[in-house]
Amino acid sequence: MLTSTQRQLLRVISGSGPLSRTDLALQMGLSKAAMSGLARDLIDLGVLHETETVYGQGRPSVLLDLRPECAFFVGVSLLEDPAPMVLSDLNGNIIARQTMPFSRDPVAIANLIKECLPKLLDGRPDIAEKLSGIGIALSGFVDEKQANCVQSTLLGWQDVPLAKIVSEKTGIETFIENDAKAIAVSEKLFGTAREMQNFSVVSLGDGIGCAHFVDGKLYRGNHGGAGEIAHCTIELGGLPCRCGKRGCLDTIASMKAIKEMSRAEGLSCTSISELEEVAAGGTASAIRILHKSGAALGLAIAHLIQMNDPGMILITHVEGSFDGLFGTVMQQSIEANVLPRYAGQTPIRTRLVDTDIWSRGAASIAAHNFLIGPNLN
Amino acid sequence: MLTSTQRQLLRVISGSGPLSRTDLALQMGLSKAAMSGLARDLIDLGVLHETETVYGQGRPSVLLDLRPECAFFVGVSLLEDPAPMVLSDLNGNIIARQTMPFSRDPVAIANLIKECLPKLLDGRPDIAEKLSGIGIALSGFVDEKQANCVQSTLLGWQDVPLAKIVSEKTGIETFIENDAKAIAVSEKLFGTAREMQNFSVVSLGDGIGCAHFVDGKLYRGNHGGAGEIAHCTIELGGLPCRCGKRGCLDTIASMKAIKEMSRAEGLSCTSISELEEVAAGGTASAIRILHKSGAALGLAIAHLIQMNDPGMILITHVEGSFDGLFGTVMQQSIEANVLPRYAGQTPIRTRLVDTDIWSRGAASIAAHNFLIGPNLN
DNA sequence: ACATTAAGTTCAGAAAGTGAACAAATCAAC
DNA sequence: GTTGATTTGTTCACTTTCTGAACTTAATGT
Repeated sequence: MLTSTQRQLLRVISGSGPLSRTDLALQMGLSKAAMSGLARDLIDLGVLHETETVYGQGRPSVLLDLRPECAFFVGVSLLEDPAPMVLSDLNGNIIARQTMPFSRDPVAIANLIKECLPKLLDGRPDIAEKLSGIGIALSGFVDEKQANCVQSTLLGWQDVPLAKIVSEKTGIETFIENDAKAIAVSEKLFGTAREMQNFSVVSLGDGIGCAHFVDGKLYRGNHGGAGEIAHCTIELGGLPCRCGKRGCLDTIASMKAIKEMSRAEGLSCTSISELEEVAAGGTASAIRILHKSGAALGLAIAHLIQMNDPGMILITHVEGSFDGLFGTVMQQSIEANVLPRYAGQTPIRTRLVDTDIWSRGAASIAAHNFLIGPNLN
Repeated sequence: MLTSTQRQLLRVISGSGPLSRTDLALQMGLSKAAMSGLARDLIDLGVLHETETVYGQGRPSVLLDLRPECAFFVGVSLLEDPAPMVLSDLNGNIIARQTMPFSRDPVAIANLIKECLPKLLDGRPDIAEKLSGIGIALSGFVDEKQANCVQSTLLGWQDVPLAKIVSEKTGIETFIENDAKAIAVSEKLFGTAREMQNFSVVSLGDGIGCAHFVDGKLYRGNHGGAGEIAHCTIELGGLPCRCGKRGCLDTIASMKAIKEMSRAEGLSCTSISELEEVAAGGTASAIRILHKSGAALGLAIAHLIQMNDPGMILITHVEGSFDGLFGTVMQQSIEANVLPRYAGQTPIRTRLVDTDIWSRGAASIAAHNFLIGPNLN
């Protein structure tokens, strides 16, 4: 087990990349003397290693970085059928992949994970030994201990202590997390948001997810519901939503809604890129749909910017959904609906989802708990 | 100067109210032994004192609380003309009041504060000695050091280092803060949000302000713009706003907007309570205005709840503005536009603004810096 | 009166951090 | 080249802070 000072050091390196002992001491508010011993201990433990040597005036500084192979993590996505499962190192590199059958039964899930583990770790006893945690991503609300699923419509769950069930079955510490929040953590640890203290992730898929990092920490909200942007009312008296309200963003800008609208308009498009193609051909109904949904998403994101002033918004999306009209309208809608003096001040980055996004996000939850630990103070 | 452990203790007491040494030790993750010395030091320093004795089984526990008279703070509001100025203790109790002429010139403001200080402290050398900070509340954007006003339309400022100017003139540590954020801090330290880790304040006045507390800390946003709810677009293509956009919440639900709308409708109402009266008499236009603005404010607050899931929303408002139609419609609009399963889960509290609200808020900024200190780690 | 219970104190020792002096490794200048 | 300047990183004696265990204190309950 690591001390809180050691954890703080890992957190700093994870957020800033490789640093010299002197820089680390400075950033952590410690003396060089304290840093010296701290670094030695963590190097001996195999968590840190010396990487590059930087030459300047005076004695060159030796950069310290995390040893990605000092700990490994398993990530499971309960968002797809079959459920993907990956083995990842501390840098988010994926070492191995498996899939397991999808199930809604917590105990069955635990059993499936247990059965799949040996396949994932096949022939790598060194890795098996350093397996430090399992992360599970799912659609639904998760408590702040990342242990219980408070509610999940997709899985039909209510207060399911999945983390405990899985960790008891496998003997490995397990954490669960909401899908969008898992992506946010993954981007903070492994992705483009490493050095960012405040940012939000909007995940655009069949549904729309969202998660916030505030002051370098995932913000979960008082009931775990922070980031429920999908059910902001965008169109008063709009279409009925699965949540019970009307005109939620989810009914206008989710992939599901877009597909439904195009079906209602008599278009035979099954993906957004097809719709973009039809729109490029000049079909008015396709253009109308893309306009409406792009503008709605942009408006919701503008609200988010106005409310929270994040340092960045990262939109994860599927192939082809952002190169055309939809993306353009959304961008314009954001710019038009934030304070003019802030327009363009919040970088909007987009990221194509790959097949590993959810399972890697799940693994990042376990990695996050390894690096940062349960209690941040 | 206090150590970081001492500050942590003050923070815990400030957030939870009086606690026994044993409880404090538990909450801070320290041993009873460490707590014993810590408490003795702070009592000797005059910061803590023993209050109630609680009897149970075993030796009774002695509750420790902050000594409100261990430090005093001055708060100045640059939101009113003339500018109110108060002297407050660590509990937010107001010891003395003064007013000073309003000015937009930073140096003149510093001089006015310096001149007014002796009047506030008149005949109380004991308090003068313990004066620990000056807080200034203003309308505009403030940097994260609470030292510089980045921009203020009302004051016509751009990058004004007001805190430094005032502290150099008066010799007392000075901090500035945005008006809504100052109210949020005041509510966290002195008011109804003491034990709340996540909450938002919406201040309803001529303009609409908003501020968020996240994980027990004021969240300022990446450019200091968190909480700019007033310029969320609520009505696409609505009335032009002073910010340059159209249909901002500010153009529909601020007191200024409501007064303007009633003027446009030929009503001679100069306050919201008059408008409520006319509406109660059955005048359609008055009812329409109150409906529209109440619904807009409710929708914006619903967005806030959906995005951030705060533990509470506190609305500060002026006399008469919340007892009638406006308040009712707003409440309904909130309930109708949040996820049905969350409806009613976020307490909406309202608080009548008194004449001291801004100046007390300003003083709370100084108190906050005394209690929590500049760096939270 | 006496056992039980829990709060708070004391004290020796462990743990973590500091400051100052020093060793090490380079650049720059003559 | 040699020398001096410069900066990194280490060592070591010392201080500060915290812990664990034993102890004292002040109540309740029987």
